Amino acid sequence: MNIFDAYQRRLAGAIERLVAAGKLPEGLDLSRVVVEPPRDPAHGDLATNAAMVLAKPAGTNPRALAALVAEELQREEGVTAVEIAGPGFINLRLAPAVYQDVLRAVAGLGTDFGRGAARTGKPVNVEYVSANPTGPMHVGHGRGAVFGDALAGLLAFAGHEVTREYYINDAGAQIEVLARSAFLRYREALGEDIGAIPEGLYPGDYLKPVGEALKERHGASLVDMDEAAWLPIVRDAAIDAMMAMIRDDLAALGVVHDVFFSERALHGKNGGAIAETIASLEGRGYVYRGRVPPPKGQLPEDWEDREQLLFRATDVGDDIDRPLMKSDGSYTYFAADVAYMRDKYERGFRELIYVLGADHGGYVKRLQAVGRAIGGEDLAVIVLLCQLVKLLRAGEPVKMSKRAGDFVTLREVIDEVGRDAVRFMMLFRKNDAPLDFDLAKVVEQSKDNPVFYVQYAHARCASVFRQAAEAFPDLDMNGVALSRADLTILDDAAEIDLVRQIAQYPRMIESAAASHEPHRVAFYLHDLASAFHSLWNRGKESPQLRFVNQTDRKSTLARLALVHAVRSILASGLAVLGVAAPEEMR
RNA sequence: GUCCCGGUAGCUCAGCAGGAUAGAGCAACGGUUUCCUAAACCGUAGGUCACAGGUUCGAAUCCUGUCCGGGACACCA
Repeated sequence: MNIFDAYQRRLAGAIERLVAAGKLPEGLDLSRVVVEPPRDPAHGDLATNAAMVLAKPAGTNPRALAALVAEELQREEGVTAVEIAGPGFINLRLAPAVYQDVLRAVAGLGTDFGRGAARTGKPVNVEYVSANPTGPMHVGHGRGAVFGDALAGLLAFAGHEVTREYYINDAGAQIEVLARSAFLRYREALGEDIGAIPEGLYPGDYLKPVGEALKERHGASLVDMDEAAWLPIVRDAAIDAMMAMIRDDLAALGVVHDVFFSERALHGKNGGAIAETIASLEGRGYVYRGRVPPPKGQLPEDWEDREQLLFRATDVGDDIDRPLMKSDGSYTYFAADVAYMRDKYERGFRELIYVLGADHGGYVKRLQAVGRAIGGEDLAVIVLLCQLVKLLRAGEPVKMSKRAGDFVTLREVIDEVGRDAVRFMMLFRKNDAPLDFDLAKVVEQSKDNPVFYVQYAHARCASVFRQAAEAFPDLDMNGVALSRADLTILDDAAEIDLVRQIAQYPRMIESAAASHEPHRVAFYLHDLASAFHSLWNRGKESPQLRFVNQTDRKSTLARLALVHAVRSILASGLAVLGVAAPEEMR
């Protein structure tokens, strides 16, 4: 139940009637007409720009058109007043019954209030995290993980069919480096003194258990083999161990994926899916042999100008054509990416969302170019970048030396402050703005800590219900009973304001999903919590506004309907973000 | 050199597909308060939305250019 949509439809109906009556021309484009909450509550409950947008095509002026439309809207159910204001806004005031209906709808639907109708036919693929399986994840990965996960949850709640996917970069040179690093740890496990880890290998301790496990399984038998023989064994063991660690960390964050897709699976025999994809693109003129211009700025020392296999990316919006094959004859990472995207397309996805770190900004154009080559206008490729996370403790930067694997891992942060704090704080900022994450602040039980503030509002709602149960042991407080309460009692300005915010939840969900911005959910919840806490505080000064009133069963039930609605929406929004909604916070 | 992201109150940030007088929290100032389990609360003040053009009924929002900060820029992943 979205009152903004409902009145938008009524508005469209009113305009149709005016067209039918010959007062407006046919064929008006209503796509820019919106019905929205006015910024200033003094302007009423709903505002529309219809008269200003349609005046020119209708061959009249905004105020005159507004008068026509206003006359029609006046007759609509639930409308108590229509005002024309400013340059031609039409402001509507709604009867209290409209908002009472909203509360009844929430009482009936609970946490399903605001859920979008299922959209069929355009499944969405959200790829996120995709951290290389060469070591533990850091806090930056965590941001992408939480953002992608919450975005997927938001899209699903808004009605989209969503698949959450992780691309495992288990091919290429870095994986061989991983294997050699693990092999060194294996020799170490066998008792050999390996000394310092050589430059270019992964030095972290996290590979020691892999070495131990290899010893357990293979004894000393790998030592005498050629590298060509041991490398696949060690590599597979190392990748499995790294992925197990990553999955474990993701689980600790509450991040889930439906599909883990292996890059190596794309290579296969005779080039596998990659070769097929290149052949397919070649057939359509997207592949040729040629040269790329040297990079601008600093020219790399080992730059070689050579003819190579290229994807004609410039035909589809990219700045330069992109190499598909390396000088050693193997495929580039980019070639695998192309094959992977084609795979997604063939699995039926028509919207592909990539959540990447800001350092991958250079990938946006080429991914979109690939999308056009593969799916044309039929395929939407949306790349969302997450900016850096700066880790602080009480305002001071946490020291992290880049070398020697001496950085704070994501897991350490989760273990210190908890999953909810990590998730909520990372969502309490636009994804494309840098984020300061303060380890001290996020565990504070204070108003300054949004995680606590919002969760506490939910716990406080639950507390009100416990109070009510104590005051009225025989009172039926389920959704049905609440929806039958006499809601006309809720006439205080603060109460009405709270209901107004509740009524905006479905609209907020829809626009947050459409713009791929889960942070809007977090900010909305913070605002709702603020309004609720504020009303709760009013009860101190004005006891008649308290939710639970020992001497007035009727008003208690009405207020419980309001509290129940706040609680449902907090629970719903927090669930979308993957943050717990605690019953109490002792 | 090219591209991407950012620039909004002293600080940290919102600003809802272009809407009416640009908001919140912190800090500052003034007042109130010891509580339906809790974070104290209310109010006041604070702005050339980096800058200059443009688009239109209307721009923080869209377009172009400039300045400042961050990032990316053959083959690597």
